[in-house]
Amino acid sequence: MVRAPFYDKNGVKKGAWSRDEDTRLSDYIQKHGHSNWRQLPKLAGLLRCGKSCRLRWLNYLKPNLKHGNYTSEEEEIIIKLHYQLGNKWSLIAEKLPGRTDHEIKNYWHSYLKTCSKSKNYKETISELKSKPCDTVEENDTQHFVPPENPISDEGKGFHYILESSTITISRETSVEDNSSPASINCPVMEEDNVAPWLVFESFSGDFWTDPCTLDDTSTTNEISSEDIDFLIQNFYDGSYMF
DNA sequence: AATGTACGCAACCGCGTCATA
DNA sequence: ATATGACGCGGTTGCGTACAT
Repeated sequence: MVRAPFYDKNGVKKGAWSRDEDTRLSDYIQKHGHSNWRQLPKLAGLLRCGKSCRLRWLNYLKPNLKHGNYTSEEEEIIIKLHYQLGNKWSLIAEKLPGRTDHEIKNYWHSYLKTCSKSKNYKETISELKSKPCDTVEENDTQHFVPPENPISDEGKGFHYILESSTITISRETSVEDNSSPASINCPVMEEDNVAPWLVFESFSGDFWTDPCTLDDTSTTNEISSEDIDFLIQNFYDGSYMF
């Protein structure tokens, strides 16, 4: 299930941890703490890098960690927080005692696979496709689900990201910058891999997150409350989730 | 029973952020 | 103000197991 142990060219061990290594690491940290991860493996008598030790401790050896089955409450919290925060796994983990960002991230990726295959998901995608975003250039036309509470970008508009792509909705009515045109940028979405909602974040400018900016704009800032209700209803009615 | 495929867990990697010299 | 090192986070990958054919 895990990578087979091996040594890199510097003699640093990689791959699965043995029981003996776990014991050494736990014993050392419980006695001395972990004030310096870089020095820790040397001091603990491990042939690992500090990064690897840190990961092992935080995700598996640290006391009071929960592993395995998620309760329905935990699932609900994860879904809601992901909806609000995006892929901020560490922030989500803060709200789930005993769970780590790493585990939650894994859970979410599994969850995405499940929900992307669900009948309801596909029906919703189909519905979305019947509501094209008509200002987008051909080939770039895709559809999105606006979060219930999009984050305002200092009055300039709102940002949405579909996993690795960005949607920007600017408002002509912006107080600070009412000269900028309203625009919507609809990214390509791989519907089998990505949940069609979420994740707000400022535009970072690289290939994957570059929005396809549009000049024309008269229709772009009009996402009706009915649309939002429709989308949220379809994604949060619970019938497809678990 | 053998083989192929999908899933899930655990580890690694790259990069951003922060502290310090 | 800048350079450097350490840490932390998020994304990706490897591989064992479970399930399907």
